[in-house]
Formats: sequence, structure tokens, C-alpha cells
Amino acid sequence: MNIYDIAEKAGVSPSTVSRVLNDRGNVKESTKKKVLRIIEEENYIPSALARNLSVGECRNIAFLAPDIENPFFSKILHGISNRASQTGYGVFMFGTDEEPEREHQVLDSLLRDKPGGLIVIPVQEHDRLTAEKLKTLESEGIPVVLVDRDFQDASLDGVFSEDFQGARKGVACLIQAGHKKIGMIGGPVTSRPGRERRKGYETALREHDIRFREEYMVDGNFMEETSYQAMKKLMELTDPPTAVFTANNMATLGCLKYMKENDLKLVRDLALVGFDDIPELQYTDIQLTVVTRPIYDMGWEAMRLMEQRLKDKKELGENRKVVQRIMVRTGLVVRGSEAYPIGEGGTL
Amino acid sequence: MNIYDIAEKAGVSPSTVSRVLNDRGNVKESTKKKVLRIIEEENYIPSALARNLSVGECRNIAFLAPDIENPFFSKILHGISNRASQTGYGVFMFGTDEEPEREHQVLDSLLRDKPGGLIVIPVQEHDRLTAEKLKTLESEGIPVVLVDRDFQDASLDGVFSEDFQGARKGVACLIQAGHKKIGMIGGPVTSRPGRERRKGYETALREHDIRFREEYMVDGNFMEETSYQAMKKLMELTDPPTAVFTANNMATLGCLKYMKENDLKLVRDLALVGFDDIPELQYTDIQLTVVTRPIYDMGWEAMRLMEQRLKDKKELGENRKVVQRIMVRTGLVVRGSEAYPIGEGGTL
DNA sequence: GTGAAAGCGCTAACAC
DNA sequence: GTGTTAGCGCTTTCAC
Repeated sequence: MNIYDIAEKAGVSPSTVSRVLNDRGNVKESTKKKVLRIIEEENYIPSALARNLSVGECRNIAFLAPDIENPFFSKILHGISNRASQTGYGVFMFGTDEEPEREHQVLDSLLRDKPGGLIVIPVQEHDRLTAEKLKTLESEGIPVVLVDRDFQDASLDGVFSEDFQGARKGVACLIQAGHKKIGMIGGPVTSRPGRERRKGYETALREHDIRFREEYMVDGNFMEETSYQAMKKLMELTDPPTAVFTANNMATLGCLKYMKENDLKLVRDLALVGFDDIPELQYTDIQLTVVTRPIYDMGWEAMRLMEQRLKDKKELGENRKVVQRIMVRTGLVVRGSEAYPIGEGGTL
Repeated sequence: MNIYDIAEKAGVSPSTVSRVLNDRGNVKESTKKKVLRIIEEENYIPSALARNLSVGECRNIAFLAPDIENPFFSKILHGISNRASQTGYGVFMFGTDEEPEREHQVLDSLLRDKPGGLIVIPVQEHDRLTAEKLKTLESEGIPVVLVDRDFQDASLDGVFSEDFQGARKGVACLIQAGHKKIGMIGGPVTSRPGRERRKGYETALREHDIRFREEYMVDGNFMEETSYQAMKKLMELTDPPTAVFTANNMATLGCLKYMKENDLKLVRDLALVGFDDIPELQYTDIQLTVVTRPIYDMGWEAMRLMEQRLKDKKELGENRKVVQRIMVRTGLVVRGSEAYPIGEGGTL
């Protein structure tokens, strides 16, 4: 069942059917009615595929994330997906499990599939192959929008959070609670969020005349296991910190794992403030003070940016003159885990 | 840059280029080399779109899930996505936020987009419109595979878990710990998992000569807030249970929320066994005994089933003679929360 | 072993 | 207002 069949049964030409379908051009009300009736009767559904090929644009965008199971990314996907379905886009999902090679593979497949656009959270900030492929995509007219993580000097549109301010707030909160020895389980310096959150940490210290101690800053690589190891390193120092600031949800979990295994009680033995909330914890003894941000909205905004670029491209051609970078604000939810340890010997 | 350009530069015909591209038919080694060289030089990438239109099949499958942010679904998506990317499929992601109308909308859009197949976790088991649309998809040659939740009498392929056995094991564990008054926060009876898990609960009771009490079975609808309310109902009974079995991860959270708010301590005041693990809790005071299942693998298997159906369709035509339903096993992880309350007055 | 040509299902100039 | 026609970029039969 195609547009010709419908045209024939309705006694009109395919172009008229097309006009009706797209609600474009002038069609007499009566013929429109008739065509619509036939379409209904025959249960005809036009092929999006053929339309895309013909019109040269496509209403799917691809979303590439490093870790599908991380709730942070699920929330972003949710935001993207909901906005997309409202505006009539489909979302192609790809995960790379944080492996650069898989990122390259996916990018290659996208070069073939030619989606309408790409929203991406790159595995690494510096990656020659990824850079090349992203550039190729853009040059093929496929807009690229970044979320959360930045990508080297490529001047790409993107949605980011105020990582610096967030971390600064989080650490300041610990300082105000009386802490002077504050460790940080950071993210990779090769990522924007990792870097900015470190800077926020350092700045907060400086602003309160607390000396930055090299050994208090360890890299958890945004992963649970690595952060667990980082935490171990931190707590085995001869003069361990009384508080820890974790750079993301996974780092927080790694930290909690270590504490659990070593019988360290929150507040009693160690204070903790994390970046990004972990909602499941709110019903437990781990009442975490956290830096929050509107994650769902980051996805939503990324999709909005994408639509805008798609629209601009259609209306103004390829001559994009501006790069849009959106920042979302961070907040602080204080639940008590920042308190100064009341201590009972042990590590303190 | 299209296949004609390449053909011209290579001094051959488009069909030869096509043959080279698809590694099909006989092409002289030397011309093949030449064509390949030009392709490389020109950085040519064939359009999957055009190919799909021409050949009438497509290597994307759609995945429709009711709640993108629920870790259960993320894990399934992860399994699907990883298998898909290995076998060269793309995954279209759609969420419905548990709203039947959105499910209908998505299904409509799929009818237009004609994906290669559909893997779906339906919102409701009985839904006339969804049933119709799924049937239409199948009749259009688009295979449908279910995951986790079943769909009325439609004889569709699917991957499910041994919900009955899982629940039975979970409840039996509570009974063995000494409980006789066991409540359940169940899922909707209109869903297979909801029904089966209830049956498992009832069976476990019967097998241990414990009378089933109507008031101990409340519906939490697989959602946190509803389960919270259900829990409230349960605990406000004049003779409240000493243990609760929750039908899914959200029900467990609702239950924990109530406990937190009402200062009920796990084990001390109430025992709890849940269906599906909540990994974040393992580093807290909530050491939950849970029924587990290989969720990632459920997604993986669903995709495998899908590929098989796609292959059968291609090789044998539409005459599918069997319906394949895969069951994954459930396990029990005992962590202590099933223990008989040592009590100190209060609710007990 | 290779090429010519029709066709997948739709859209968009252009003509009437 | 409506129809004719030539694509979109690929595959595939059928000749040669």
C-alpha cells in the first residue's frame, strides 16, 4: 500500500495525496476529505523512510552515552526522549561502556545511518579519532550537541552544569561545618566536569585560607571501584582527612563502600558531601549532603538546542555563526553528612 | 558523494560498486581493489537510508519501556543495546512514563517509521488499542518481542523471569526465619509479574500451612508512592505483619520510605524481603535480602530472539510456526533483613 | 565479470 | 487546484 495506490483509489494524483498528507499547498476541501477517507479506509501509513530519502532530512537523533546503567545518564536520556517525542523526533540510543573504541565504532555507524543529529557525552575529552568523526558528522550537515562533558577545542554546542560553583558550594559547606582536613575523590582532569569540580574544591579551600594538600586530592575516575581505591589511599594517610568531597555519584558509592567495609560511620568518623544525589539513600542511615543539578532538564535542553540547530540549518542553510553553550545551575541539599565528626578515637 | 560518483571515478558501473560494497556477486579482484581505493580516497560512506528503502529491510529495532529512569529498565536497555551493537543493529528508545496514551502514540509513530522490529514492555497487559497496533506491526512484518511483562492472549515471543518461583523463594525465606504474619506489597494483577509474584507468595504460605489473610495483601502498583501508601495501610492494621515482601524495586523503596518516616528499624521492628536488588543499599544499614534475576541478560536474550525472528523471516518467509518464550531463573541473596524481629514493644 | 535500467515510496518543481 | 515528471541513493534482475 503506497501513495500511488491511494491516489488511484481516490481518483487523484500522488502529489495531491502527498499534499494532503503534509497539509501543504492548496487542496480543495472536498478532495482532501475524499483522500483522507480512502487513507482511513485502507489503513494506509506513509513510509517515513521514503520520505526521508526524498526530502533529505530525518527526524531521528542519536544519543551516545558512556554508561547506560548510570542513573545520571538515564535521567538525561529521559529528558531527551520526552522532549523528542513531543516534537516528533525519535531517539537512537548507543552506549559505549566508557570504551573509546566503541565510541569510534558507533560514530562510524552513524556516518552511515545519517541521523538528523547527534547528542553525545564523549568518553574522553581528547580523542583524535572521535574528534575527526565528529567533525565529519558536522560537515555532513549533522549537528552535534554535547552534554555534561566537553570535547577539546571543537567549538560545539552543548549543555553543561556549573561544576565549579557546585563543587565550591559543596566544599564550603564542609568548611563551614568546621572541617579543615578535606579530601577529594576527583574525576579525571581530562574531562571538563572533573577539572571544574577540582577547581571548585581548590577555590573553596583558598577562600577560607585552608592550604591545598596534594595528598588529599585523589582521582577516582568517576567510577565506583577506582573511587574505592582512591578512598583507601586517602584514609590510609598518616593524617587522613576528616571529610571527603566526592566528584560524582559513582565516587560517592565507592567511598561508601570503603566506609562500610572499614566500619567508618558517617558523621561519627567521617563527613561526606557528594556531587549528584543518590535518591535511594534517603531512606537509609546515609543522609547525604549533596550538590544537585537538574539532570533531566539537561537532557531536555540538549534536545531543545538540537532542534534549534536543525531549524536554523533548514532556514538559513549551513552558515551557523554562533556556538551555544547552556549552563544549568547547581544547588546544595544539606542533610547532615557534612557535620564535624564528634569522634570516638579511631581514625580521628 | 554517491554511488554514481564513485562508479564514475573508478570507471565502472554503479552496480559493480554496489557489488563491492556488499561483497556479493563476482567482481574481478583488480576492479574490486580499484573501487575500494576510490571509496577510501573519497571518504565515501554509503547511505543506509537509501539501502533500506531499496532492499526493504532495516537494521534498527525499537525498544519501548514504561519508565526510562527505573534501573530495571536501564539494565534491560543495556543488554539489548550491547547485543545490538555487536550484531550491527541500532536501538530506538521510547519511554511512555507508564501512560497508555503515550504508548499508543509511540506505536503509531513506529507504524510510520517501520523499524526492523519492536521489543516492548507494555504498560498494561490488557489494552485494546495497544493490542491492535501490535497486531498491525506483526502483520506488516515487524516482529514484536516482549520483555518482563506479558501481553494478553497475543501469542508473542518474549523473555520473562520465573516470577512465581522467585516470590515463593523470597516468602519461604521469611517463613523459615520464623515469620507467620507476612504482608505483601504487590504489583497490579493485570500484569503477569504482578500476578505470578502474588501466586508465589500465596503458594509459599500454603506450603507452610500459613493462612492467607486478605488484608495482608495490598497493591503497590509497582510504584514508589503507591507502595508507600500500601505500606501505611499494612502497618496501620490492628494486627500488622512482622514481615513484608515487596513485589519490585519501587515497592521496596516505598516501603523503606514509610519505615524511615515512622522510625521503623529493619529487623528490629520489621523484616523485609524484596523482589529485585537495589545495589546502592548495600553500603547502608539496609542490608536487604532480595530475589534477584539476570536483568541485563533478559535484554540480551530479547535481542537474540529478535534477531532469530528476523533471520527466520528472511529465510523462510512469514510462516512462523512457533512462539518462543524464554524464562530466566531467579535467585535469592540473603543479607539478613528477613530475620525475625527481636522486638522492643512498639508495633509488635 | 560487468553494465543498463527499473524500482523502492515519497516530494517538489513546474506546467496546466 | 491538480497532474506530470524527475529525482533522493541504493539494489537487483537481466542482458551481454
